[in-house]
Amino acid sequence: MAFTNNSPIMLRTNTVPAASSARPSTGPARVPSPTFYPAGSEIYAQGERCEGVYQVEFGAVRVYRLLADGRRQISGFHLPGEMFGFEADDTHHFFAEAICATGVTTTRTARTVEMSSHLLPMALQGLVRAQEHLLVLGRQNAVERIAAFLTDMAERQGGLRQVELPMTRSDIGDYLGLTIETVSRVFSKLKQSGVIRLPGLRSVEIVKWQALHDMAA
Amino acid sequence: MAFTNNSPIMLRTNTVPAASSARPSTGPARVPSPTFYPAGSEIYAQGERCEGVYQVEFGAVRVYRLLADGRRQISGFHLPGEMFGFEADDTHHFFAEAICATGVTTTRTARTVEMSSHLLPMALQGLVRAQEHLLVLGRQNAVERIAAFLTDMAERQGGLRQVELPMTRSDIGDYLGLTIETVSRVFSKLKQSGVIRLPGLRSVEIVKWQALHDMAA
DNA sequence: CTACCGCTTTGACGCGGGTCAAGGCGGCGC
DNA sequence: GCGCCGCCTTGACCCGCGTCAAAGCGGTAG
Repeated sequence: MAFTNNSPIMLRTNTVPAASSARPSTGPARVPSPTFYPAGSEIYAQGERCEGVYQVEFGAVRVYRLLADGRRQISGFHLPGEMFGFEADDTHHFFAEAICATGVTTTRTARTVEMSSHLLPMALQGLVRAQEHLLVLGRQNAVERIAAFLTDMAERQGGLRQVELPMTRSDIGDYLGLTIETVSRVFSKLKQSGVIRLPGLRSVEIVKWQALHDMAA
Repeated sequence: MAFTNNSPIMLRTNTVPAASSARPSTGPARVPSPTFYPAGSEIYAQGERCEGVYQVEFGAVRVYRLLADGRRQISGFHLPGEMFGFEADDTHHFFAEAICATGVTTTRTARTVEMSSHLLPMALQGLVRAQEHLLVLGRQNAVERIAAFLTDMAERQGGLRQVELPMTRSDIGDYLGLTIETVSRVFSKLKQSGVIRLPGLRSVEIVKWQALHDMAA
């Protein structure tokens, strides 16, 4: 367990992990290796060897898969405090990128029994989250998808009316199975119906919480 | 651990678990409680207390969620040997039903550390499966979805050309985010283009494996 | 054998959201 | 301050899939 700051291997195009701040570990008395990733940089790629699991310190991460023709599906966004990078075997099946300037700590998963008991609850939560997202992608229309997305983001940011969205419209579209134009149109519709306000491009104020929640169906 | 055959609680409309064959445990030296569920009967319901995890002995299971207006999303089918019923807390977030006559063994998950190490790999596999299904629902068209479904079912049945589908067209539609009519039309199209044959309603023969695999993109 | 019933197939039509195209706008570098 | 460039918005059009409707078909009960 003498690994301190094992920089990501197999760097690709825009991967530029920089020096990390060497501050003390958070939570359990393990030795995290905090690494800084600039906006748009790759944290890991599909096919790479999986070295452990990750936790977001600050910033935001998108995890996604690509089809051969470039279609992209973002399986999840990860905000500070959340973990990502779980895999069934020792290979990454997805890509992970920093959405904005992001700090990430890596925990090597030596497959010990005790480690499992820590990881299982996180993995199960991720499983339930993914399965609930299946309902959104399989059976909800554009307005319901956006409403569910905004509700979810708001709750994960402490339930405030003001929600900061680190990701672009394109990211949101690729998460919800919509095009960028449809995302934009739904935002506009919600705005002009008074359900939300858009103080900035990456900022949403939820005016009618109940209405939004009801739309999410 | 003196529970032998704890029959499912909170029976609903068509739930009729019958007597189970009291045959010896399979696999690990735990004490499974094999239970028989007739076609269409409920194994558990959303909101019920979660007692453990389940393994299919024979038959097939569908796990799904419902929206208030009746729209249904099947998050997964489970075939013999596969486990299901993982939850993040002690409450079921989904419904599970036997598709056909099905035998299920229940394993109570006392939250021991050693149990975690057995469960984690299964949970992780389920997570990766769900995330891959997100790509299908979010970004693939009807033909690609059906092709991916048939490929997956074939591989899970040992990679044979002949695939038995225990579920109805309606189930397939609710799994793939399509209507029953679209499912039927795509089956017909694949049949008349010579990619598959349909020896029976619930039986598919894959004639051009490579073509089908390529369609799944 | 026959009749019924639920599942499936097939066709006609409409609509939600994708595609294509043309600006608007805001942030950053110079 | 100014201009550029990438992201966002908005409009017009179109198409894949959903909706609605009407037969087929197969399996089961009697």
